[in-house]
Amino acid sequence: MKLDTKLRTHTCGELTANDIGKTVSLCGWVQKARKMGAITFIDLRDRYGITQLVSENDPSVFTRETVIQIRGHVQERESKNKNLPTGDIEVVLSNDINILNTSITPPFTIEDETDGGDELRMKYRYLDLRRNVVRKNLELRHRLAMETRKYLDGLQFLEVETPVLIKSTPEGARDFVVPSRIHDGQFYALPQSPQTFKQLLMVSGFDRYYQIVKCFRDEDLRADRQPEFTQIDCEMSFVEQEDILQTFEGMVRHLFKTVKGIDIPTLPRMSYADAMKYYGNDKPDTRFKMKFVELKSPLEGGVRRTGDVDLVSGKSFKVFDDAELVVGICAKGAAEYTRKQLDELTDFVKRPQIGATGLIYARHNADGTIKSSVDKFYNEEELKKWSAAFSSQPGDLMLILAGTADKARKALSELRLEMGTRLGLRDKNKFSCLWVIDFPLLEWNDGDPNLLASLAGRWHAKHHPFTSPKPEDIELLKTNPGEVRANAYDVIINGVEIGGGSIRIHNKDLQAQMFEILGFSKEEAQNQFGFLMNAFEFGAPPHGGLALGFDRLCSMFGGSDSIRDFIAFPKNNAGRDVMIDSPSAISDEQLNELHILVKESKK
RNA sequence: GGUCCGGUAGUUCAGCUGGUUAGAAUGCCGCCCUGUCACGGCGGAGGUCGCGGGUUCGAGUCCCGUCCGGACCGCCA
Repeated sequence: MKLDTKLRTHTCGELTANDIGKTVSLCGWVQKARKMGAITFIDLRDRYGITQLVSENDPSVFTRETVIQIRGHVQERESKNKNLPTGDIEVVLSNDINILNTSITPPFTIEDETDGGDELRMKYRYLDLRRNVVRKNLELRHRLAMETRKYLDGLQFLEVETPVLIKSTPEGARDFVVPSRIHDGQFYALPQSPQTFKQLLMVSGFDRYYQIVKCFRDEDLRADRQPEFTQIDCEMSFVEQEDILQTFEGMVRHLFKTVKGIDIPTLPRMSYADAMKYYGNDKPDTRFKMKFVELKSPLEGGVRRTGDVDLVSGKSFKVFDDAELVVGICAKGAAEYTRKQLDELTDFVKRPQIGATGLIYARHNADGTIKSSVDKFYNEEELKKWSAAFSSQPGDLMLILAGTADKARKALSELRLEMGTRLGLRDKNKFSCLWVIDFPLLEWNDGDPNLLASLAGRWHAKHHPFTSPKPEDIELLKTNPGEVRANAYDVIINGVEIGGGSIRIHNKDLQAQMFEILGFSKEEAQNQFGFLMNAFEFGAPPHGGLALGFDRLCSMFGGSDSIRDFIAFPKNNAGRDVMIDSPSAISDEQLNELHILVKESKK
């Protein structure tokens, strides 16, 4: 690291005992000045570190965040600071102090443990970025991008840029749109992903493509969702699902190895069906087990299949008798939970966001007896059967929910994560990765009254409309579309969906059939995706790929739940940039040019 | 579209069932201090309690509305 310039000979993180006696020039920001009578110690900070300066000059120029350039000689410190890489030395200032710029008092302290709240730090993001913590997050992001490029470049992937001003399509998330000035009444859309373009690149013979690329979705935000976000977008030709899984688990392992220094095992694979049955969720957090145990399995078409159980019906407990599914988890060592803690858990599952009507528990006491909240209905012998199903040990707590299969699984999934957190099983420094595979191709939108009538009662693509069905399931497309499995897969790390992809359809007729099932008329399909289907007629190779959420990957590697601290200039909860104050109104002149009429009340 | 939490000094927060002049820490300013590095000591300035309305003898505190921030549900192929 040599940054010799006219203004500085060294950075503030560079000087050590080896440099004692040298005359140096440094540039940086005044972190803090400590006046001790006639002498003053100044911490000078830049991106690389902090170097202590000693001065006998007037200390009043060294106010916080002033930018200075100094000249001085390096000497050994009388009292060393072991917490600082440069702690063995200090720079004695001559009279060459050049004030490059002054600073008013910053609104919060530029320190690791800042006194600034989120809102303020966002408004003054450029100051927040001076802090080590945030800067390190962006350095981590850089490392991940570099290692991604190295890995993919080593496998002959080409990085190709695709356009940002494209065309709006109805499937999927809402599009951000950009009005066209030249074409009155017409709009570009920003890409939700470069999906169709990367498929066209495959038709062009590019074979192995990737791009670290901005994508845009006009949906509500979360801690892990921004309206503009970055994907590692990849596509390969002449591959089957197995090739993609191996290529990209190789990439995930490469990133863990080179960036975190962690060897992770090859990624285990779990079917979507198993993920739902045992974790109630298509993105299970597998850092801990606590798998679902069914006490009463749902009937399939009124039939009980092999392996299904019912340990609860016929004992006059109406909640269980009426339930489609009775399912629970066994929390190791939680039998000592107090009434208050159990009430908290009950309140947790009854929150409107989760929506369970109640929580049944059974304690496996240290003395081997089992005590449940439904002892009125179930005797010791029956509870022993439950215990056997859960493989519970003395000291464990069984938590049981009942209801329709979908709701009970969803609620128990939330409860499982909550118990994982409470029992300390979700260590941010441990990583558990897996593939979830064999997703269903289609989902039935069963006419939710909150949705528009025109959308009700339709199939829609679980992944996206270009996803290929498994060849052995293609016949089912005509008879039982809901049973068709896709050649689609997700990468899950610690319960977070880091990425996903699929083998694509490359046959025009199959693609046309998909659009038909999804409710597109021939004309609509041709209008919106004709370019793709036309391309498929010119020798489209079999292809597939995936995209990884780069921001989420960064926050996962950084041990944070929020992606905002891994984006230099993120948007807030409501999609606003509070620093530049966007979105904002535009002038009537601009609106006129764009042929846009804004409601008077909104101006 | 909905649910929950928050908004008090530059900043982070405390402020009880409504009751005298709204506090602390930190930051800022001044003075003292030659080995500090979370420096220390003494002193000082700093508040429309987000905004609007209501209840009350009296509102930072209770009620209604609204704005802002955060988390979540819906949504995110």
